[in-house]
Amino acid sequence: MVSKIEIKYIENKTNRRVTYAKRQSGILKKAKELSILCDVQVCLIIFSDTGKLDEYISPSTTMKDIFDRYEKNTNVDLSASEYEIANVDLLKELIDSILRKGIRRSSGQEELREFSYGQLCVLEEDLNHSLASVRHHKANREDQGSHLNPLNAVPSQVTFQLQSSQPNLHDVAAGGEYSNSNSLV
Amino acid sequence: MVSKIEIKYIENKTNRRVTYAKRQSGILKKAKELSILCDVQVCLIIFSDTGKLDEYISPSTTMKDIFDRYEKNTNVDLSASEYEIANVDLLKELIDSILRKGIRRSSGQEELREFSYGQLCVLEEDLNHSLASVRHHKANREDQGSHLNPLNAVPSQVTFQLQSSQPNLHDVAAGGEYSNSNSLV
DNA sequence: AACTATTTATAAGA
DNA sequence: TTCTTATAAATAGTT
Repeated sequence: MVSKIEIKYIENKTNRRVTYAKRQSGILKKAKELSILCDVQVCLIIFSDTGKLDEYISPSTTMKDIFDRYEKNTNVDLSASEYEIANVDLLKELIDSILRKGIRRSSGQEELREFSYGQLCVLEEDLNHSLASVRHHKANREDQGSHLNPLNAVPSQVTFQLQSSQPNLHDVAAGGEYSNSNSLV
Repeated sequence: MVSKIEIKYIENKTNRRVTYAKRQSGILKKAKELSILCDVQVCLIIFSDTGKLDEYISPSTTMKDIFDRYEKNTNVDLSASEYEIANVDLLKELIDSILRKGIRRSSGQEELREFSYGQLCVLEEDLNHSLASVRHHKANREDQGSHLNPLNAVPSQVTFQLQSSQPNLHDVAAGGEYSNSNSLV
């Protein structure tokens, strides 16, 4: 009644589904047993052809721990996930939105979306200055040794200041004299 | 000769190692068979108690794909390390700060803001990103010619200034007022 | 979904 | 360790 089957794709959909159901439960059981018997961390993830996710993970750990350990063991960088990229994009959108609002508020113009080439040059220069400034501050912090634990570092006094607008950017930039305004991008 | 064993931790080290070796190869084989028979994506990761990593992954996919799909299916964020989560929080704080400052700008009120070393790191990173972004746009604009939108897009500056109460750190800040260098935050 | 004849996995002994 | 082998467990085909 039972024949030895060849390990190859099961074309028949019904048979394949039945086999999947049986073997899926079998391997999940095996994973669980192995984890208990030998006290090892097991992570088993299966995406069935219907897109369903079946998984087993040792109760002593978390999926995040498994992935972190996996990264450390293999030097494979898994961190740049679509999810994370989406998060970064969202933050960028937010910053863009803030910027646009700021621009509208100070210029009175609606729906400004584009910077001219000259304006971009100015922005680039501003960013360079800002970067230098931040690095300067960072360097000073490092002198104080607080870089050992960056997120708990002793804050120093830094003014975060939003100033009102300068004259038209393109005017200033066009004049080549633009050297004293700060622009947020 | 063979007894049914209870599924519980095997105290005896030798027995445990032998059992691990046998069952590890067994479950890896099962994973492979399941993957082939049913054409499903399987990811099996085992960290043995010696710290060794045993794994199987379906040839039709990659660990990163599995990782991404898992995140999408479960809404569990695996990519963010504690540090990255902290960074995202800092970015959110910064955005909040920008918004608050933007609101207060018109009243001319300026509020001292403290930045930790970690926050400065985030700023630096963001500025680098912004700089890259601006340069990217500049490059595109060069392709199209710089005259494309010179006059009707006239954003004025949403101006941020990074100051420090420590006079030596920053010439601009030393004046207490906005002067000749551009600092973007 | 339940059954059962086989194959497969594996625990314990050599 | 590795090999053997008796037995337990998994499962393919059937109902």
